Amino acid sequence: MKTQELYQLVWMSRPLMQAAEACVESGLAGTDLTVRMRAVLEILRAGGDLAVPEIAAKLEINRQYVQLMVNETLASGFTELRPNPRHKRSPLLTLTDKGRELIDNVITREMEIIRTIGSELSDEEVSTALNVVSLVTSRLRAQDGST
Amino acid sequence: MKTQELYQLVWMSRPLMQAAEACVESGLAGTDLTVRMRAVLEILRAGGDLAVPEIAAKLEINRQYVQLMVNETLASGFTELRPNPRHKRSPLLTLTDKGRELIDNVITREMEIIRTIGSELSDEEVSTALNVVSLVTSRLRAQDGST
DNA sequence: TTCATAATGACAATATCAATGTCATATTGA
DNA sequence: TCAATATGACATTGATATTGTCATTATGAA
Repeated sequence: MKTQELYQLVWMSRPLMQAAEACVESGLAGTDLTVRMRAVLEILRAGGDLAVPEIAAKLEINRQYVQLMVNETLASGFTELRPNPRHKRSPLLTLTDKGRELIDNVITREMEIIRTIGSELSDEEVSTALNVVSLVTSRLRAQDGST
Repeated sequence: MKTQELYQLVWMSRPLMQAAEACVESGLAGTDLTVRMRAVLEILRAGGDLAVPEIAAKLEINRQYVQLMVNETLASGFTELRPNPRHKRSPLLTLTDKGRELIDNVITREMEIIRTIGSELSDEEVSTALNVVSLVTSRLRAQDGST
C-alpha cells in the first residue's frame, strides 16, 4: 500500500540527512572549515554580502547562534566585514578570496559526488523525488503549524 | 540540470526530517511519551520483545543512550521486563497493555496524516521517491565509508 | 568444569547543536 | 527629538547523543 511507502519515505529522511552530513564533513577534512562555518560561506556564495540577522533569517536559525558561526568564519579569515550602507551598526559579511576559493572547491567536490550518484538515475526519477519530498515537507509543516 | 535537482533533494532531507519530527512531537502532546521513548515502543511493536543491546543495534544508537530511553519507558509503565531465555543478565523488554495501546494510537494517527498527504500523490510517484532516496542514502554511506 | 573473554547495566563526563534570556549601545524612523 | 527597535556580545539552559569507566555476570572455548 502507498501509505506504507510514504511513511517509510518520511522516516528515511533522518538516515539520508545523516549520510549527507557525514559526507559533507568528510569533504571538509583537511580544511579549517566546520560544517556550520560552511553553511555561512555557502549562503554568502549564493546570496551575496549579508548582515548577520539576514543570514539568520535565510538559515532559519536564531540570530545569536548565527553570530557565533559568523564570528568563527571571521576568525579564520574566510570572511570579512564591509560597511553596510543599509545599516550602520550591522556590517555586511563578505567572502575573502581565500574563503571564496575554499567554498567553491568544497561545493564542486560535493557536486561531483552527487553527479556520480545521479548517473544511476533518470532526470524523471530525480524530479519526481524532489517534487514528492518538497510536497511532503510543506504538508507536514502545514499540519504541524495548524495544530 | 539533474545534478542540481539531486543536490537540492539531498539538502531537503533536513527540512523534511525537522518537519516530520515536529509532527511526531505534536502527536505526542498530551501523552506522557517523548520522541525518544516513542522510538523504543515503535521498535518493540514492530520487532517483538527485545533486549536493550538489540534495540540499540536496530536503532543504530549506542547502547548507553538506548538504556536511558528504555529506563524512561519502564518508569512510565509503557514497558516491562521479562526473563530472557537467551541471556540471563539482559532481560527482554516488552510492551505493557498501556504501552501497546498508546503506541498503536500514536502510529495510527501518524499514518492518518501520511494517508492524507499521500492522496495528492500517485503510487508511482511515491515508489519512485522512496527508491531514489534509498539509493542516494546507500551511495552516500558507501562514499563516506570508503573515504 | 574451568576460566579468560565479552556482554551488560549503571553512572559520569563530555560534546555538539541550538534555543532562550539579558544587556548596553547604537540606530532607526516617527 | 526621542521612543522603539535592532544589534552584537555574553551567559544560561536544554536536548541529543557519544564516549569512557566499572563492577558484575554470562558466555563459550579449552
